[in-house]
Amino acid sequence: MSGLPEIPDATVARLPIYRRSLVQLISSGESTASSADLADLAGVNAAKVRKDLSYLGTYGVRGVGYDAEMLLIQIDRALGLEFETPVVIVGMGNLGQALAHYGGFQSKGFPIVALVDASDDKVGQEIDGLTVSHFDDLARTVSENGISVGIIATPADAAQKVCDALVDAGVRSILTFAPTVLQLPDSVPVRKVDLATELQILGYYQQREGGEDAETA
Amino acid sequence: MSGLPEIPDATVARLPIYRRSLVQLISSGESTASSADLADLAGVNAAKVRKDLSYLGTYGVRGVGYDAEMLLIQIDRALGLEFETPVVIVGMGNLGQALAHYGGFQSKGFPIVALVDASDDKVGQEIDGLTVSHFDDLARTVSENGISVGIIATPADAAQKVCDALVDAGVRSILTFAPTVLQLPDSVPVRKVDLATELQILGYYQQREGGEDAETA
DNA sequence: CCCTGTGAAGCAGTTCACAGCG
DNA sequence: CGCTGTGAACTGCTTCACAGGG
Repeated sequence: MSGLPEIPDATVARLPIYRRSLVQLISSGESTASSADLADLAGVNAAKVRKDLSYLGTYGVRGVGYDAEMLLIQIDRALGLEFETPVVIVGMGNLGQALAHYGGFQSKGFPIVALVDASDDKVGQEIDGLTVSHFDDLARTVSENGISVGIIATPADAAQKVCDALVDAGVRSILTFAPTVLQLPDSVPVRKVDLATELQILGYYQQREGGEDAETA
Repeated sequence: MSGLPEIPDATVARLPIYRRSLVQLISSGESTASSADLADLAGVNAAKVRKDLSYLGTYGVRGVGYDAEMLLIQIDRALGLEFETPVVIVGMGNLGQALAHYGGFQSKGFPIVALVDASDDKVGQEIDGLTVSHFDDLARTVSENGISVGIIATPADAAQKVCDALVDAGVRSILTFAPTVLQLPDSVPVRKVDLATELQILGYYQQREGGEDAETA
C-alpha cells in the first residue's frame, strides 16, 4: 500500500511518545523542537530520538532542530493517524465499561462507536451514549460502523472466541486485555495489555532492590 | 538481598506468561511440562522457553521435561510471589474504579488494600468494600497497610505529583496508566501502560497491511 | 558554532544445533 | 531415544562519535 521504508518495532513503539512530547512543546508555544528537547520530554537520549526520526525521512534542520508542526504531520502519517479509526469494545464488565467512559481514546483519534456483550443483562443497556449490542450481531456492527479496531475486554476463557469473531467480522487490528495467548492470522496485528502480568514483572525488580529498571514499550 | 543470578529483562517479562501456562497445564492434570508444551501455550518457541527457564536454575529432567509444581515454585520465587503484595490505587476516575472492582489482582497475589483520591466527592465513598481515603493522608495509608505497590490512575497532569508522593510514602514499585513520562529514582521500578499509545502503535502495523506483527512485552 | 544524520562499534536478545543425561 | 541445557552464530537495537550543512 504505502511505499514507506519500514520502521523498526522499537522505534514504532516510541513514536507515540514523541508525538505526545511534540504536542506538549507546540502547546507551550515552540515552533521548533531539537532532539534534546524531545529526548528530555520523552525520557530517552537524544541520539535515539535522532535515529528514530531519521526513519521517517529527513525533516530536521542542522543547527536548528525539527519543525514541530511538520514533524507532527510526519509522525501522524507514519502511524496512520490522519483519519479517525473507529473502535468496538467487546465485553462490558468493569474494564470494558471503564474503557467506554474513558475519554482518552476519543481525543486521540480512536472514537468508540460500538459496545458489545454476550449477556442479556448488558445488551440494550446504554453506556456513555451508546447502546450495547449483542455479540451475535458483531459482524453487522463492525461493517455498519466501518470499525477497524477491536478491543477485547472479556474474561480469558471467552477471548479466543471473541478474537475469531472480530477477525471474521473484518477488524484490522486488535487490542486485548484478556490474560491469554490468542491465535490469529499474521495479517491482523495485536497488542496485549495484561494488568496482573505487569504487577508480577514489578515483583521481580522490586525484589532485587536498588533495582536496575523495568521499562515498558 | 537475594543471591539470584540476574535474569534478562526480556525473560522476566515472559515469566508471568509461562506461569499462566503452567497453571493451565497443572489444572488439566499434567504433572510434568516439556518446553514444547509451554512454548505452545505461551505462544513462543521451545528454545526460548528452555533458555529462559535455564536462568532460574536447572529444574528440568532430560528426556522428560520440567516438574510442573517445582517449576511453578521457582517462577514464583523469582517473581517474588511467595507472599502477598498489597496495592494502593491512586485516582478514582473511571479507570481507577474499574481497577478497584477488577478481581484479577486479588487472585494473583496483589490485594488492593487502599483507594485514594484528591477530590472531596470521592473521598469517603465506599468502593468494593474499601473507603476512599484522601491523597493528603497517603503516607499514613501506605505505612499502616504495609503497601508496596502504587498504581497511578490519575490524569497526566497529576501523575508526577502522585508519583513523588508514592515514592516518599515508601512504595517499592509503581504501575502507571497516566500518559506522561515520570521522573523517579532508579531504585523504584516502574511499568507504564498507556492505552492510547497502544492503539497508535497498532495504527502503524494496520496501515502496512499483511503486516508483520506487533508484539507486546 | 549548533544540531542533525549516520556509519561503526557495542550490547542484548533470539535462534540454531548439538552434546549430554535419564 | 527424548528432551534439556548451552555454546556459538545471528539479528536487531542502542550508543557513540563525528562528518557535514545551515
